[in-house]
Amino acid sequence: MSKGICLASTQLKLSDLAKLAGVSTSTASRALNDNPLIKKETRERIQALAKEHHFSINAAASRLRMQKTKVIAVIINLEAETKQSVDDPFLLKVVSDINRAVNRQGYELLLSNSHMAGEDWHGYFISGRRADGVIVVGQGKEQAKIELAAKAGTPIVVWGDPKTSANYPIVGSDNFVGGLTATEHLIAKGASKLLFMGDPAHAELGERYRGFCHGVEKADVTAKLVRIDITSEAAYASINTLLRENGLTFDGIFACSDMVALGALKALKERYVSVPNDVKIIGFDDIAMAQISFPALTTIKQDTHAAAQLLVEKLLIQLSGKMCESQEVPSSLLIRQSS
Amino acid sequence: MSKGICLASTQLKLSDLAKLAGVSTSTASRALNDNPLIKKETRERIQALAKEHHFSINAAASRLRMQKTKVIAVIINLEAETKQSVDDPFLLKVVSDINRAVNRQGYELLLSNSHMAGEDWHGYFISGRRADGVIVVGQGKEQAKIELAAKAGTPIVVWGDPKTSANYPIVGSDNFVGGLTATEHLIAKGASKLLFMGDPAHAELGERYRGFCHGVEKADVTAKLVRIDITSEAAYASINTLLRENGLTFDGIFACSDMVALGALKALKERYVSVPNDVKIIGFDDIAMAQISFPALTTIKQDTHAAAQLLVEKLLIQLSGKMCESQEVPSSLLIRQSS
DNA sequence: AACACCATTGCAAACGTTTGCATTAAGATC
DNA sequence: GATCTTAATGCAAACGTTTGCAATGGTGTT
Repeated sequence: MSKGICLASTQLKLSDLAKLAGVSTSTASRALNDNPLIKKETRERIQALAKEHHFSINAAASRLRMQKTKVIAVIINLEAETKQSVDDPFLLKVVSDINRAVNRQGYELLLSNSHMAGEDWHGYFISGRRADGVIVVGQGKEQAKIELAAKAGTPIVVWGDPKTSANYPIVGSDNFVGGLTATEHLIAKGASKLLFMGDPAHAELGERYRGFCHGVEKADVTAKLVRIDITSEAAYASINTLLRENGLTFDGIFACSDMVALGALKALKERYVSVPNDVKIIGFDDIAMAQISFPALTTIKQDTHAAAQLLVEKLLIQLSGKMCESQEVPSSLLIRQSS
Repeated sequence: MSKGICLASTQLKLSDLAKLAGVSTSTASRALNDNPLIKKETRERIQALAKEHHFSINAAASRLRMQKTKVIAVIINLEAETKQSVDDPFLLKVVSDINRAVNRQGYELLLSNSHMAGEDWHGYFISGRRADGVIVVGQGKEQAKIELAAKAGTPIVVWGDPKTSANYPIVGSDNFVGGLTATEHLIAKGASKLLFMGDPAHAELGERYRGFCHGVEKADVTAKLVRIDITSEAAYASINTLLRENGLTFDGIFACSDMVALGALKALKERYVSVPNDVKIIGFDDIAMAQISFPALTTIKQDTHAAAQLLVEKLLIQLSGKMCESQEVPSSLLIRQSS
């Protein structure tokens, strides 16, 4: 037999690298971590050697020793009752922004969902040393699980309605103000028979509805709540029914999300109701589609970028042992053609 | 000072649990892993005890010992040149489907992007024991990095164009067939002056364009390539320019993605070009928005669900040491109102 | 009664880091 | 020249699992 060529040579470990450099393992370790205890030139020599040999530290071993993972878990928390899915463009945008913010802080992102993580989030993620902290996207109805995790000492932050009182910090838009602004805008544009489409039982939407009601009260307009699941399909179906059964009894729609708005918009256009002439419509979120729809959708933009940054910062604060509080991030009115 | 109450008692470890159960650590370990070496009733007793005390195994230690992580890394591979962002609804849908498929196999999902992972994917993920394998979403132009990782022995699978020959398996839609089908559909509907919107330099889109050309050749129609970045903004701008400068010189558009199609659609509607009467338009992907647009967008649906399943399966095959090959997943024509 | 066998459990090593402490060498101070 | 200080490095323990092997006790066979 000829001598086999060792293609994928056995994994280099720190002690091997140290041997190569002619130093002890501890020196190598410190050198790679840029510990000033080690002479600068030694450090650089070892770092160069590591690059050359494509060495990388074994994260499992490091985590075991350090008792921390440098990982943040993100849980997409969907409620079982709603048809809102993980595919919801807005949720995914939030996740994507969180991903960036997490990386910027030198952490990695473990993507999870309420199904995979099971009941005991603290046990699974924290005790299980899979992550140092948890970000929950979507307050949902599962607040019991969140509360439990927080009580068990999980560093945790939630995207949701900041007004909700809880034993964990919540970051989210100023939904009340957003709802009010949207309503005032519709009214300013001349709408006087308003519809709110969405489900106020959901915390964030409840606040938007409160803002809506407040705006309605201040003006001389009528208002109606169309309680639907927050999907475009539900909105489409519901507007269709409304038009078929009652005719056009409204001239302004505040949709609780852009997806809902777009579903409604489609139904209106199919029935030749002119937007914005006959009906003005405003959404919430500012997803990518909002500006591509025709007419382009007026909406309340949620600043997910800033929010993601905030979520991560607050989590890091907790990781350093300190407490922190819920916080609202300002939303803004984006006027386009639909109003 | 009163005696403080120990709220979060120090982390329970396996040996503690074993002591509680009156067995050795090894027995406890085997019991939790349902090892039949251990008597059934002992196993159940220990498992119950673990539940009761909210015990969970330390993943870091386990990974160190086992030399495997039960984690799959997903890299969103965006090209620097394009403005296509991580927010692209289609990419996110793919990730979301992969997430589900990964979980179904009992793995966790580490979300990453080409920036965070750096140059040396093998070093970072595999040698670094952060993941057992890698799924790359988006073939991109960064094929060098992928190839390098594969060569280094990284278990890896790529979402992209399966026709590309590579040293790693690629899963993706039958883009040629999809492109051909789309084109034939446009022609069947009476279009005879066709536009292809997209950038054929991108592997997947190149195949779609080849399908397009093939369809065009077989029929008596004219065709033009509109080479644009694959964003709705670019499509919108490009159709606007086209109409302004040349007038309506086409009656059928094959957009390389739904986002592109929707951008084009908006420009057409703004200039009162009737869809589908004056211009028929078909997209690719079938993102959520396709059915909500007005008119609803005819498109080639990519079966991301099946593809995700396949990606994960192929990765697991590699993890078990076997080789596997690229594979196409069938796409399907979804006829809606835009054609 | 001696032996082999099986079912069940325990012992101890190993996985690859990081870090408190000890050690060394060299220069500074008296 | 003896002692102290400082800079640089090495030793060895610990992090919490998993698993090959040894050990135990009981049952069945000859």
